Amino acid sequence: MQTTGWLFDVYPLQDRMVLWFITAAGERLRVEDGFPYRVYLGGEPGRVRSLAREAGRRGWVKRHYPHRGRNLWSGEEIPVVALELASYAHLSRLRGWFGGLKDELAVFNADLDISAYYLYSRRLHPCAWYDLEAREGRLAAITLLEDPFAVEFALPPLTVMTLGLTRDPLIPLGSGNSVAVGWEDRTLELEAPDIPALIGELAHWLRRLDPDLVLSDWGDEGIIPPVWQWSQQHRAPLPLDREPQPVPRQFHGGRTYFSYGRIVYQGPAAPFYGRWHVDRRNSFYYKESGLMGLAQIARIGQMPLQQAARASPGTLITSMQLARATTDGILIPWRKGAPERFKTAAELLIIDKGGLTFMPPIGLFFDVAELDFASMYPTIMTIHNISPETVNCPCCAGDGAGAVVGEGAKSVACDQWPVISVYYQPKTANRKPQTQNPWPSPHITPEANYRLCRRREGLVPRTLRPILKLREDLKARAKEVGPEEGSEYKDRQNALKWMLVTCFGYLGYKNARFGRIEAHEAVTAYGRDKLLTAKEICEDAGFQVLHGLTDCLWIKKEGMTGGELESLCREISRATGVKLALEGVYKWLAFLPSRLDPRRPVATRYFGAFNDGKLKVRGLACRRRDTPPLVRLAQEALLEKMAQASTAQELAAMRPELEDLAESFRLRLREGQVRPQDLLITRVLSQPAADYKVDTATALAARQLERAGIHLQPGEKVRYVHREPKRGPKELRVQAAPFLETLEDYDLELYLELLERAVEEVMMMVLE
DNA sequence: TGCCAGTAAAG
DNA sequence: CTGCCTACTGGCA
Repeated sequence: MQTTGWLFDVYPLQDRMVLWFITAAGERLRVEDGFPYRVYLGGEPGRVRSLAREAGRRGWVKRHYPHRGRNLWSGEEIPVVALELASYAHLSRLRGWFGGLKDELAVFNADLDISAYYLYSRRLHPCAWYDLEAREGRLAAITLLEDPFAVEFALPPLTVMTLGLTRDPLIPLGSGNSVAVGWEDRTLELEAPDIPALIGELAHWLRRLDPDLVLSDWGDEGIIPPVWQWSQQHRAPLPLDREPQPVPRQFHGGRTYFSYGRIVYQGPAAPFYGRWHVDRRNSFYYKESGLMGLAQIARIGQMPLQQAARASPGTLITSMQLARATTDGILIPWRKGAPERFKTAAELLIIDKGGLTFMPPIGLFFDVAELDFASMYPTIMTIHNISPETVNCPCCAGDGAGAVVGEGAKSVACDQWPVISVYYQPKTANRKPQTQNPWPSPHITPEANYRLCRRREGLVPRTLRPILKLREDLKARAKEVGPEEGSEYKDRQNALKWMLVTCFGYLGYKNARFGRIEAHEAVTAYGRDKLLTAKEICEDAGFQVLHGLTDCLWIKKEGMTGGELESLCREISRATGVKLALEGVYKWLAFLPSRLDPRRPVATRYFGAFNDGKLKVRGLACRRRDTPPLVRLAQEALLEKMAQASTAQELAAMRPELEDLAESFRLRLREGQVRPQDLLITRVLSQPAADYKVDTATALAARQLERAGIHLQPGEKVRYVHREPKRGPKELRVQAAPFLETLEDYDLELYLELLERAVEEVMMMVLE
């Protein structure tokens, strides 16, 4: 049978892959494809062959044969033996066996996700159209019909069913919570106490609607696990999957991990087989960029959509690097064992120089332009060829570039590095001459003088290049079609942004598959260099540089014009190789002082209004998730009002009105005209409730929940209201959500204080 | 009052 | 897919 189909779902089953397509005619088509998982083994040839034979005798390996693959680090082709697994279940046994051997074995491609490995090997992309031929349910031929990096693509029509809880997700299903099922514009509440009836109803609607997509709130943790467990207990069939064969379904518990310096909790996953289950409360990418964003990253990340929905940006970018490597014939080293040791203080010093900061002057400024480098770090990696294997590569070692490289350079540099935060005094006279040659040679990195490969383009640049291109195209397209139709393109480019940001972060992680500290260091060094170059060009053009932060500059000049700014951007883009764009011109912009030392500015707290009336607010109370909604609303209301003013006079004239606004919020608090939800403070639990040494409100709230039988993992959120403080024991100082029905009072003083700080934060910039 | 545990932001 | 730095608050000795 020949047909055109859109690749919808992919998953492994015993020794083969199952693929679901939505055909052009709207049919849901299931086909199987035999795919042997291949592990590659390198080392002493005789020993490798005998190990392969032994694995065959044990029944784990179906066949083995000599093969050649490329070593990531040297770029050279090396002989290996390919082992084809008899069943996917043998993969962990094989790994366990290899792990126990004492040999100097090089094991490759042993820890890849099976679906992703299949997609890489077959060069298939989910959510794309194919010409395919199937015989007796087996895939016979398949041809990709579109460019996975295309700006335009669409989803076929999907049948959608929604699932949700009727009450707070912390209340378990069956202990006061119920399920809400929705389709088209209808919703139905299914009462939980009568369990067989609930399962029956749910099964009925799944069968009747046969949804392609089940879009849930809290489905992964709150709905599917108990519902599935009940269906097993009561032997009541529940067709979560389209897959006719029995599938393994276990709800492995959630994970807590660190990412970008903060603790994150990822709940357990409950994927379906042959249809999509996306829990929008358990999906970073859905929250960030919706279903089109998910489809976008599944396509280019070559990862089944349900996996992509639950993946972090790091997983996605790693998947793209693995896909690139597989396609290029690069062998992927097996990362066995536990994470490595923590970084030493010296290593931290090396990595964490980070972005350059020019400190802003405190106060209110008018007619300020903001210039931002677009995707600065990923662009640097791409144009300078920075990748783990290109830094001080062996292949260019003899080229006599004349630079100090490698181990030596690292130890020299430490004390010589400049202070990263420069207390910058804006100046218009006595400018330094422009840097002539910002780096000694295009192949030698600034500061540390590492040598970059000039023979091979690195894996990271090869991976990033098409993503950067697509993101630029999507941005341009969004601008072209306007805000209405542009939102879909914006969502998609936003999804890509997170992959790009994380790619840089991953270079600095020892434990990342493609990380290397020197590469990370090289990127930030180029970044500092480029920001400095930009500053100097601005000053040469007569601009005053007020503030700079990693990849942004805030500048001003009397009587500056749009054209002048555009040509300034062009010049800097040309000089640095990274596109610098005008973010906008502010009518007014405020840089805030430190709260601890009011004479000192802080780099990351500022707010202002652009010429078009749009606000940009960073670091203020309303941007923090631990600010109660009432306080956030108050600050936002003040800012919205202020955004209407253009001049110092207009702003000053607004003062009485702003005072009234603030007073109205104070009054609401004093008179108790607030809903408990508006007083909720949300915080992330950094450790198990019992481990807290200090009785912070967070710890008290978490313990209160524990007593009610609700156990939160580190990385999960706690929400609570501060109660009247003088009412006896500590346990009563806060009241945790969801138990707010019984809330009798709140700590008026504390909330007034929080409100006052938020008001003061913005009002201090409005002159009397 | 000072120290330090705990938490969050912008890039 | 696994420990940025800096600013700030508040409990506790």
